[in-house]
Amino acid sequence: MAATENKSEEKTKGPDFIRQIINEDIAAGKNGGKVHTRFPPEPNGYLHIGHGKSICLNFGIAEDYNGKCNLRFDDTNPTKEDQEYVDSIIEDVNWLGFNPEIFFASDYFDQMYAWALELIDSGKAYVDSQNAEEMRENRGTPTKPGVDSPYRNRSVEENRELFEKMTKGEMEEGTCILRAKIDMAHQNMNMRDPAIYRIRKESHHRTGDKWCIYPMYDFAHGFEDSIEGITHSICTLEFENHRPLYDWFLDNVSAPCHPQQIEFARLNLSYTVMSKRKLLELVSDKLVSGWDDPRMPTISGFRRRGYTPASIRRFAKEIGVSKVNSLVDINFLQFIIREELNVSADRAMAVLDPLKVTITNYPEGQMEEFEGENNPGNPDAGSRKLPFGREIYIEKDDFMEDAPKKFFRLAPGREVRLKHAYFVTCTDVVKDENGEITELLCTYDPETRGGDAPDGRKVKGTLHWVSAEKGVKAEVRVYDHLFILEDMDDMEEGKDYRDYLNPESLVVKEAIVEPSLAAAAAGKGFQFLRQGYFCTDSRDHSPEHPVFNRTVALKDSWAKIQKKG
RNA sequence: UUGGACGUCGGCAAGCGGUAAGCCACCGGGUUUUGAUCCCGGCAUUCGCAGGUUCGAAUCCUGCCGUCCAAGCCA
Repeated sequence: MAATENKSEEKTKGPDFIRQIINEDIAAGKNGGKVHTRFPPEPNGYLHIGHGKSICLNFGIAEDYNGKCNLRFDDTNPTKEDQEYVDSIIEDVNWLGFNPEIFFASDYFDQMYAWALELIDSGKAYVDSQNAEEMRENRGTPTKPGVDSPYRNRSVEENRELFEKMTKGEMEEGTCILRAKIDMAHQNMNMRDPAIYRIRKESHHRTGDKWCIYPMYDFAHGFEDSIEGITHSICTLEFENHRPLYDWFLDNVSAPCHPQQIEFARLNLSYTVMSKRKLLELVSDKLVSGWDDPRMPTISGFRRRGYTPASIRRFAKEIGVSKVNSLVDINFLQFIIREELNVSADRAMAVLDPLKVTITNYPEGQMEEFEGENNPGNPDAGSRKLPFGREIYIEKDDFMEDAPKKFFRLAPGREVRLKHAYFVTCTDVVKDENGEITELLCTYDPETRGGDAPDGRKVKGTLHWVSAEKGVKAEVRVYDHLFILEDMDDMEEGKDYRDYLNPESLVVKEAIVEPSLAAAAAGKGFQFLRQGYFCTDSRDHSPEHPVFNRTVALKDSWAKIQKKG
């Protein structure tokens, strides 16, 4: 369960407000000093990075306090849930580095049913025969009190009889519902006789057709926590208004214990959406390739994008926990993975937009090999062979015909270094009939073999390159943000979030990569980290499909430099 | 004329009555066979606003202002 292999996960902050509450509880001797949390997703979608935050929080607390954290599926609504989702959730939680004991709310249906009966018997629950519209009308509004249902004062006997009929499937969906009898005029709308059990004649992914009534979240959740002996039930801010209800149910039934609900702000990330509804739409409308599309903010999407479990964990830790609604810059997440990959990823060269270069004074037919270190910061990473010949490819953006002084790369008459190889000077530019540059002619200096000039002369730029003869063609996918809008709350009136999809979120390129990448290019894919964003996706993170760090900055950097002046 | 929660740098976020941590971003300078990395330096006289209490307030009090949540038989 430990998730501490990343050295950068050291503590930099004091205890967050949740840990402060827990510290006080422990000091006060609450729960016998025990700490027990839980992560309770509904299996109606894949986990996203927001869940990741919650997972790291809950499991992190359990670790810190030598307690436990359960993974519990809150499967109380069969209409939206599916086994595929429970499988993916377990996979993602495990991938993040946690191997918890697994529980299902549906395993508690018998107990919850018994508690519902308890409420009926004590006159605190009744079967309402109003339909949904009537209930809504009679609930009132935040500023107007509700009106008691005409069925509110049915006898215990009648309620038991009706509830039994509901249970046996003798009532139709929507015709009646079990409600808690609290206060229809309560300022908190959640306390206006909330629904407890509704009829759903649908097969449940785990209990099958055993039940045709299912408990509502507010009724079920505290009981699930109580049954598992949870001490601190951590959830998101939108449940704040539900806490009185959470407490009410536990107080009015013979529950084993009364956990404390604590709310924190959910995660919002710039340039993406986090709602399960929208993510599901993107998937079912085929706007992305699936829940694990590398552009998705899902755990599985980030996995394919090349993020590591440690990077997600560190991100969760760095952003902290508070009750402030916030929007975290996705750049922050990218910074974290860049920092990690910078030390761990092997370097490689690839040309995404090739421009042919012929070295005119290099003997035709001759090939030689250079040794390229895999990671400049880590000698143990070893090296690989780089074939070099008369014809090579460089990046189109690494050449400029009318280059300003500040442009340090190749231009007519200018000399640059080919990384690990030689100094070359551009002598001619070959163009086609449309004036498009098709090829560069250069000369090389044999004295600079390996990349250093014996006479001590310096060059401003170092270019990456790939041998034209030995280079390997590879399809490279360049990913960018899914949406062009930084903050989805800034959507214009009348627009849909889909109107802001980024048409360039995926660009496929026919690239040329160095031979050492041949296996990866021919196989399931490989990956580049290019100054902050990623190219290509890897289906998995096995050694056969390593993550590579791109060798040099491309046009973004130049554009950036220009912008700065 | 509802109830609840929240407002500290461009973005996260410490701080809990003793005189504004840290990280990202950004801006300078140095090193560099990735314009990357790395290294040095800068970056809130001020904590939504206005009063009050106090020797002393981001921290306590009062009043405003702003944002979010709440009218599912979703979670």
